[in-house]
Amino acid sequence: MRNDTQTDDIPVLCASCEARQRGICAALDAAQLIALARTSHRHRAGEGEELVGEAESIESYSNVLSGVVKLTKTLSDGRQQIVGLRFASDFLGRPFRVESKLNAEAATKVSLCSFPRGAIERMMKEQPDLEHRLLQQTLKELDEAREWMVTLGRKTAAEKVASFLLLIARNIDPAGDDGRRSASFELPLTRADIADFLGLTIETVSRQFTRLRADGVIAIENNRNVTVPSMSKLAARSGS
Amino acid sequence: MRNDTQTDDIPVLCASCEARQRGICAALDAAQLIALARTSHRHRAGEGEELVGEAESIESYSNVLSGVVKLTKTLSDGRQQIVGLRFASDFLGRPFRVESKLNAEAATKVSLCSFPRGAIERMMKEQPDLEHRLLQQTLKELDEAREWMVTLGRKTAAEKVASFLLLIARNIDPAGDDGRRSASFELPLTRADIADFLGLTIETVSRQFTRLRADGVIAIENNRNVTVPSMSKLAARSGS
DNA sequence: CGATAGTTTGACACAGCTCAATAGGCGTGG
DNA sequence: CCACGCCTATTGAGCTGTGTCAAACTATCG
Repeated sequence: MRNDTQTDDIPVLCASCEARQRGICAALDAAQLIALARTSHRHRAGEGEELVGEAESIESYSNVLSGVVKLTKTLSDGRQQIVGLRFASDFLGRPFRVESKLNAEAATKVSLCSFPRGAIERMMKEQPDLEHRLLQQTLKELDEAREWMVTLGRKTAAEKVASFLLLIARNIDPAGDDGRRSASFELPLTRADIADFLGLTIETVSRQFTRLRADGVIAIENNRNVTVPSMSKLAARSGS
Repeated sequence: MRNDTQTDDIPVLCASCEARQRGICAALDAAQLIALARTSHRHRAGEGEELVGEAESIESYSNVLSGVVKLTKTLSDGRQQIVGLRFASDFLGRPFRVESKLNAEAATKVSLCSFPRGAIERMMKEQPDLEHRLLQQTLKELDEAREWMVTLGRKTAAEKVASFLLLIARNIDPAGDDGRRSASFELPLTRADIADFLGLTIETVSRQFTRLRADGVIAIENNRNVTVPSMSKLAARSGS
């Protein structure tokens, strides 16, 4: 059982798949990939579509292939908080738990590769590397969650919005790993979503955008297309 | 390689250890426990003592045996946020990373059982169950972090303080798994710590305590000893 | 019993919220 | 292609919860 990351002998679908490169499927060898591909299927979801309901039983896991998925939690009186965003190649699902305690919803058009719960858990037993990969991803999520806790608990509205733009720029901008001076991307979230992510109101988010624009830190076209001429200028506003 | 959780043949130190029951050591068999115990050592730390520095290299992992450890992150201008608390039997450390991105500090007097980085990682390879256990613990931490993100982002000061008291009551109160009507415990954190955990100021925390006391939801003696006559009354104030 | 660190309380300021009105984008149908 | 209506975003005015600053109080420990 070698662990080749070559492209020969693997399912056609997987060959060009980001999850195969950077996601959990990178832990699988050709034979396992073929086995998994048999039970998996690709599908799409539109903006606002619910993927996993709160307190719903989890029957399948997915890889996000494109688009952005938001993970939300809701208080009994309706207040909502986005507790995480999943981008291309990210894994979606809460292993070893029948109940989901959060809601997963497509923030944009999304394409997914889903497989039944059992398939992954079976494969995990015969390929410890897969569990290792899952642990890595979970640790990454935990790091991100803690980073965001600082943003939620200790940053000002202005810093929150800047931090958000940085996060998106780093995850969405087509140009690969950063170090770039400028960036340009389409916002995957509405103002309401951004507010729920930052623990603010729509109005406050909007005002901060306006200010960033007035100060020349960002430019916005059609409410969604953001250009950041200088990433470091933006970073300087993020508190950190 | 059986996975016995019996008490025979295991190191004396481990026999009565909470980590053996509920922590990661539960994944180890007698032989492994003996091997690990050879390189591990128990030690104590006083209130306020730094256990792992931010951006410090990680040379060892620990189990918390008693007391409370706070995990903090600090912004460049000194603003601080507590991103997690570790209680008895919790694992302390960030696997597979040389650098820690957070600071671990004893909130109370603490006793720990520490082992060198290498020992665990070696054992993880020969005992997949250990990695599984670690994944479980990490997932639990992630769930808690996300729960807290809602608290930080969407709850009022009053709800935050109530949520905090609930969290402590559930983790500290000697009486085991809850369902209890009342609780009584010693606060492991100072007002300043509580403020850093809740994203508030000391003064606001204090005012909320005063109000809870005035309303008979809690009683406080000597600033630290809290009694909650009715847990459900407290829960009703936590927002959730 | 005084010193020190932690906590409470008070008065006031301000960041961010609420409510309300306006403006802009976009799809539909004439 | 324009006109309409809907939905989202922006802007404004005023309010309020939480932060700030300062002073008084209280435990704890030498």
